[in-house]
Amino acid sequence: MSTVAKAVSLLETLGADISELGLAELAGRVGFDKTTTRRLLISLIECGLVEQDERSRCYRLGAGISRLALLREAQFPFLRTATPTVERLAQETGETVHLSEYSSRGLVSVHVVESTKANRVSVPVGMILPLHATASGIALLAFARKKLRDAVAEGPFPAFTRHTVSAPEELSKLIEAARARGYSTSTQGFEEGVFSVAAPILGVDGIAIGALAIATPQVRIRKGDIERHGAAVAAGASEIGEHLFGLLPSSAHAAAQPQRARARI
Amino acid sequence: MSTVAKAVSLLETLGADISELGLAELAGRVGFDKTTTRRLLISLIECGLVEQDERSRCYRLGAGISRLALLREAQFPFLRTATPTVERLAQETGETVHLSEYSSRGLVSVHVVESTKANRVSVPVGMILPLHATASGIALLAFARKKLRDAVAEGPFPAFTRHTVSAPEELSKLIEAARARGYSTSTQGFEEGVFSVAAPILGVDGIAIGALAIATPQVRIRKGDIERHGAAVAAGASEIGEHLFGLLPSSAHAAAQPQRARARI
DNA sequence: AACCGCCGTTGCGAATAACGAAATCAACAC
DNA sequence: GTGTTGATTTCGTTATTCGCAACGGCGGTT
Repeated sequence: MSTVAKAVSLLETLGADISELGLAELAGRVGFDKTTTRRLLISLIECGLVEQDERSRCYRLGAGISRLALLREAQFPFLRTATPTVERLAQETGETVHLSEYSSRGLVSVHVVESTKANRVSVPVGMILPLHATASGIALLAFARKKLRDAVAEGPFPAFTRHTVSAPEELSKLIEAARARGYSTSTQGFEEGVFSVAAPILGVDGIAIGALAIATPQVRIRKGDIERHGAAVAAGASEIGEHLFGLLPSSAHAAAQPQRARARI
Repeated sequence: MSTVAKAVSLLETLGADISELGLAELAGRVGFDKTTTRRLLISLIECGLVEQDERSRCYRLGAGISRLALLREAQFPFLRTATPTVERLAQETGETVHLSEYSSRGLVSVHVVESTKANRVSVPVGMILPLHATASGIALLAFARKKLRDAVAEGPFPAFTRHTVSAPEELSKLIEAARARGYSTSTQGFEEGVFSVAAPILGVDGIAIGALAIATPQVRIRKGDIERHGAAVAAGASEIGEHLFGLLPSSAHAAAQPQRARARI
């Protein structure tokens, strides 16, 4: 295990837990020696990525993390660009809408607007969504590089509910359907009683870089809701893609949305 | 130099530059061997903190960075809490308002609302502000631990303009004045022609964790503006502090703002 | 006031991860 | 085809990191 991987797993652990952590607790969770843990923490503190409470000696994520994220957002304004669309969709549908971005580690949920209804779906920001078990994941896979699809098809299929996809054929069927319709669906694949619809956000080369999804309690689904929500996320997702890539290089051809046609699948 | 420090300096470099960077360029900038740089990058990619463009082979900050920042924000909602106050102040004053948070590496600018006027001060988000040369830095120092003040008083005083503070006595005088008034001022200390007013945002123990500032072109300053802006940032900053720490432990005593009285200086 | 527990600190032999020169490979221009 | 630039791989050496164990210190407890 490389040193940076160790350092990052410390950061992950600090991010995962709600409360601040002491040295021993932290070392125990990540499975490193106390000395090693502390040496890494000191390095991270010097870089500003971790802070230590002077009084309780507990560790937490530092402002350097936020700084790096802000610098990234300045270069690639995914959140700033997508947020208005997410809010609007939440307003229009009255349901929970969430936005996710793909990274090598998985599909991370980056923005969520929860429904105002009492019975609603809640998605924590920063959560990593399994590709095979969520509508967002299926939408992403439908417009991903073949390499990634194959990797997921091979891999294990951790079951989150009794309805989670568990075979490559089943997965591939969902993916094909999503590609044909432009949006994906998932019924209780990740959480009991939750129904989701998602559409991919496409990058310049037609490869999905994220997903936009609507999640509702299954009991609330009425006839026509699926198609209506599907059309909404598809429109929202391509709107986000156009804003993202239309503005940066040349905003002239934004309306033509030529990306989708060029998708290498 | 520790391995994690190297990895972080890679992240910093990727964040600093506008355009994406190739391996050779990146290795040159950080001063590591090409092989070393690449090995670190691969580790970072596996952790999701860096992404590589498939086509151009260029590297950029990854979604994992944003994810960690979102997890941090969930634990300690500094931005979410402070943003409304910043926006309101910008509205009320018509000038550029910016918010910064302290970390071991310095005072980082985390949110900025620029004035709508043509002649205005611009502050890039993610920038690190020098403690001795900015109003925000002085405000922070006035309510910082003695250790930090001493460290800054000793250290070098990089000059950004002809007016930058350059002696410990001068600095200490500014700090004393800021502590007495509750807000600090800086005249062209960091940038020619810019005048700033700032107030500290205090943590539970009365130690400053950040600052709120108004920055205006010096030529626009009229009689009474300084006092007016000073009162505004002081009120805004303590409002932010109360919201941040009033909500978490017990919101009952928020109005009493007992933190300021307990300041250990 | 004495105790206990936990955190931080130090030293050192062993392990291993990082290092960097050089060779290979890929893409592109001419 | 050939030359150039830059990314990637290989491998022996080196230096860093690892982790055990023991010590010192602060805070909270009894």
